[in-house]
Amino acid sequence: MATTLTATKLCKCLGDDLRLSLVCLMDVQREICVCDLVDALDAPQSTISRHLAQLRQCELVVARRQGTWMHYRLNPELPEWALTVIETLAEPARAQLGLRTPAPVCC
Amino acid sequence: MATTLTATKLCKCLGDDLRLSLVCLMDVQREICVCDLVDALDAPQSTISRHLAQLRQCELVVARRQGTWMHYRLNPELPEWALTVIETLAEPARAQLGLRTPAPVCC
DNA sequence: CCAATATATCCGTAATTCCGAATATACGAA
DNA sequence: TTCGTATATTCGGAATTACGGATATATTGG
Repeated sequence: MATTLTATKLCKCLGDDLRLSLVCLMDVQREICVCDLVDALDAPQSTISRHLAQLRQCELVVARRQGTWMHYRLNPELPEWALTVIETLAEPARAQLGLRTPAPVCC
Repeated sequence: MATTLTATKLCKCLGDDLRLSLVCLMDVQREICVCDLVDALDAPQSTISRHLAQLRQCELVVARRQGTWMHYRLNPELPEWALTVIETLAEPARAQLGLRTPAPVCC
């Protein structure tokens, strides 16, 4: 059930520490797989997966399966404005959330 | 209790149709008073006021009293990135929310 | 001081969102 | 087929947020 991305929806997605972290990580790494995300954010796998599902449903991110792994990245067809918002938030978010760019562990 | 504006907090504020509308209206009109906001968004006054309080507490907006009226506007000391986000969202938000620039009624 | 207007806050309730353990599913390898 | 790994989904309960009528507060004018 793909719904259009609205400004409100985008903000709702980004208005949560965990989801914002996910999006930030995907913004630096072009692609990142779930295990790395779980590892980087150390939250239970089910929690990460649930939030990823939400981001997917808002069409903020897309997933690519490679064997057992799922690789996530920002939706390349994101509207201009959405991408601008994400890029603008990336830095302050990184600072706020204490994100260090994680070295790819698996894959 | 003034707290610092974080990326997450900004997004939480903007992740609600009514609050996003309020912010958009303040983005075009330099200043706008509560009665105009109530009028433009037709929601109960208590609802508008509650959301305004939330925006104030996040330091997204500031209020100036003039007699019985309260004039709201975007906090002029907003960090660069926050302002950029707001300006970037303004157009798509306006479209999404069906906001027409309201003619000042009172004041 | 009193009335009227504009706005803010309270408060009980409804709605939404979030959590994480448990479970299900998908895939590759043996 | 069966096992092991990676990921997704389910589900019940906790926590947060939203709502709006009622009420409180602030200010101006008389």
